[in-house]
Amino acid sequence: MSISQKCQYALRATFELAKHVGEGPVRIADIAKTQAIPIRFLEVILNQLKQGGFVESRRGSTGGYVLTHSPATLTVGEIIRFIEGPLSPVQCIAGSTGDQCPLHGDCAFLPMWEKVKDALSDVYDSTTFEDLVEQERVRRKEHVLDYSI
Amino acid sequence: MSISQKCQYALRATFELAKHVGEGPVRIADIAKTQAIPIRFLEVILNQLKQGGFVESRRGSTGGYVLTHSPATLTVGEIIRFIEGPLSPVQCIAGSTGDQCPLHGDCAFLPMWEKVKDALSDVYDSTTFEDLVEQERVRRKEHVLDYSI
DNA sequence: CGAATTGTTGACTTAGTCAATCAAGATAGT
DNA sequence: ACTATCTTGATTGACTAAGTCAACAATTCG
Repeated sequence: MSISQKCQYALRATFELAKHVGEGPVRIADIAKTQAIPIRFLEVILNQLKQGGFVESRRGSTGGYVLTHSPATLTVGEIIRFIEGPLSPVQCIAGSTGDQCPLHGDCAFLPMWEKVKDALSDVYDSTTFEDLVEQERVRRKEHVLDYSI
Repeated sequence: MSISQKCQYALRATFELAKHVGEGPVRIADIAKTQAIPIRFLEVILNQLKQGGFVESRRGSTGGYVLTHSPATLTVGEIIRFIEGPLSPVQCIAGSTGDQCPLHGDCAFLPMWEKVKDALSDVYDSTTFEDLVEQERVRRKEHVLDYSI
């Protein structure tokens, strides 16, 4: 039901990189500050994202992190699945792990869990980081207008 | 994202009571056996469900637990919310807890979390225990047919 | 009544995960 | 060479979930 803090950090970090796509590497410290993420923890997370091929790093004084995918095709679902595993609300559905469930697939709730999983996929896999960046841009614009009135 | 083991037990226990509605109290031991729930833990859970007014208990040699609501109106969502709290995927949305989020509501992901929450509600609040009992009945019938062929 | 059966209660234990931190090292730019 | 940056693995502390236990109270039925 809930997304771990780590995963939320990973999403926010990816989002921050998406915002600066095409502008060269973004420093860990900058991401940490803008997105309010503990810097040490962010190091761990970015490293994990690198293992997964979502980001690349450049060392040295002009170093930092860069998104490897286009924000237009990268979805929230991909990041969540990478950090958290399958989107299933319960273990039984997660993988074909041979049902360690003592009810042997004779569980009345299975169809419902499937429906939930599909509903989650619908939302997460249809949200790209480009969408998010665009949405924020619109919101900021409205904000400015609010102040100027 | 995931439903706790405890909550799954609570759902299965409620489901078991729904199956035997109108037949008098069901013993803890029977629920535990049929639904493969550790009996000591089930005691804790049933007690909690009783505090919430979902079940009633009767002591003595013919004692056991009875559902207080009609399975036709009792939804999975009610049980989940009672055991787990709000259906939000993240804390920020859970309650109006004054946003301890350091981004002060300026988070690009908020609309998505809302969508997820709504999607979850859609599924969980539209599934009644009568539905589940009925579905199982249908499935068992098919099973019998399978064997007789 | 009284013995057996059942639920009641709250404290307790255990195990595992999450979040975060630290420090020493490697690399690239200037 | 120097400095800013990323790299890596080990480690910690806190917290929560899951499960357990034992003494107790109420009810039923012979």
